[in-house]
Amino acid sequence: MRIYNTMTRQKEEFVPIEPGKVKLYACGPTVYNYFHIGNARAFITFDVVRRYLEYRGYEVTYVQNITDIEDKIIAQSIKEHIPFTEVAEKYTKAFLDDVERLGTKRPTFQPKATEYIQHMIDLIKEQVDNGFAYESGGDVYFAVTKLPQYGQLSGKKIDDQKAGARVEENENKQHPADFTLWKAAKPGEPSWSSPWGKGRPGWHTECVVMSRDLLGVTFDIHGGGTDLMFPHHENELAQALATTGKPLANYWMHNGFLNIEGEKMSKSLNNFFTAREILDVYDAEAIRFFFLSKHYRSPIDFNRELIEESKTAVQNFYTALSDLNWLTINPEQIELPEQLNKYIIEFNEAMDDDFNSARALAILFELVGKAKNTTTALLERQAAAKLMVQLGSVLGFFQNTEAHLTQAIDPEKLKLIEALVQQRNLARQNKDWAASDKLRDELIALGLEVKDTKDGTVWKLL
RNA sequence: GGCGACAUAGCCAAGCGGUAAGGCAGAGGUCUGCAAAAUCUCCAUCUCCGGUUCAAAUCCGGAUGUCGCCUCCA
Repeated sequence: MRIYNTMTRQKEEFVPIEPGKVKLYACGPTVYNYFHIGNARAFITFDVVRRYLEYRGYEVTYVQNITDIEDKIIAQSIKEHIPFTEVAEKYTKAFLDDVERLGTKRPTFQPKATEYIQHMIDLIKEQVDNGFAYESGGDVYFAVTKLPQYGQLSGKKIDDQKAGARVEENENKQHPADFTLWKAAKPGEPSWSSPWGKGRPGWHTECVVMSRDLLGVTFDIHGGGTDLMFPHHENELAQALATTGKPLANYWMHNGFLNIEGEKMSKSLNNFFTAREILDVYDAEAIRFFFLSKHYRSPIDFNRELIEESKTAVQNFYTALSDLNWLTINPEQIELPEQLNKYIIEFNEAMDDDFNSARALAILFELVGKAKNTTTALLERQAAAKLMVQLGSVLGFFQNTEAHLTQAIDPEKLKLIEALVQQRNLARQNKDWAASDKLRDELIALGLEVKDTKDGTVWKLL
């Protein structure tokens, strides 16, 4: 299995620290608002990474942090006139709800920043003691110039930054690129006691202490959105190096950004969509398909037509299952013939190559074709469907097949439909095609698909 | 100013030196009373210009274009 490692800018053979086990950390949300469709991409990306590693037989420990104390949360608490803890609770719950609707598997651990305050203070203290951090005006900063490797991950040199980039002006800092480890509390702000007075930890410290606590000093994979590479991940790495001298993680994975109709998503452009808004309109698997149809590292452009296309594409899976009356079958009794092995091999090859989900989806469609092919034996079709479900599940599809295949239809409508079908059958028997066609139009107007097969008329909701 | 990514059919998208996967949309044949579904068939030489090579979408150089990061951000 090969993974593109941001640290080395190339695909590398994946070798876990401990054979058979993978320790994975991916940055979770700051719970100050509902998360947006771009966040959803990151969650789905690492959900698939995790699922695939498990499918490949690894025991995966997956940690996703929840940042429940941060400047934006404080700002939101002022805006909503409620304590910051209520803001955090409200949006943590929303996060967990939405992420479940997206169909992501619950991480092994979802630690909260506020549960790790003491750990963070300890880590900051360690850095001060080691001479990598300094206290200034109640704040504590990390001195980037003390760490020669600083910039290693993002490929940035401290001195290059000064030329054109805007760097926050702060008299307390020794160097403009120094970042905050501990922030002194202003009156009224939530705070914790520390050797440097009352304040709160900076964001970059929490991932270091949580990962160390739950995964160990160096773990296997650290993931997140590409924008987190700098400064967030760079600053995490710096703190790990400053305290242990060892790298934080062996592989760094970064998912690409999502744009909205070619433009960066932002509130000012009024093209900002929360995941729950999208989930209210589109099926979670259509959204998943949309993301997985492109490689996770590429930028992706979100627009309605593409989601519609994805929706149609996913329907193919379920049409195949529906045609086979999948819910009446016990898949365990279907044996996979050897001819299907090549699809498994191709699927694994695709996913082994830095999680090439777009290629993996193509294999699913080859299986759809086999499952739908009415010119072949039923058992062959069922076997293809079984494999499609198996491999699709690795990508997070088919989590709720029953709901997708069961048509919720209200009894009144059902009666009407059945009556119309009955009338139409009569008309067809009498070869009254005009009446038959008219009745079919009525059925189609009800949102149905109508097929006349050898065994009679079949209909289903679209 | 620094760093980086990308450019493949109407749209989305794989491909990473050996002659263009897949999805959506579209066209035609079979089947059907007609449809639908199914099935068969068709639909690109890879932004441009040079170079390396027996061979390039794939490597190198250049041009053009698009996008991202350097500031909170998935």
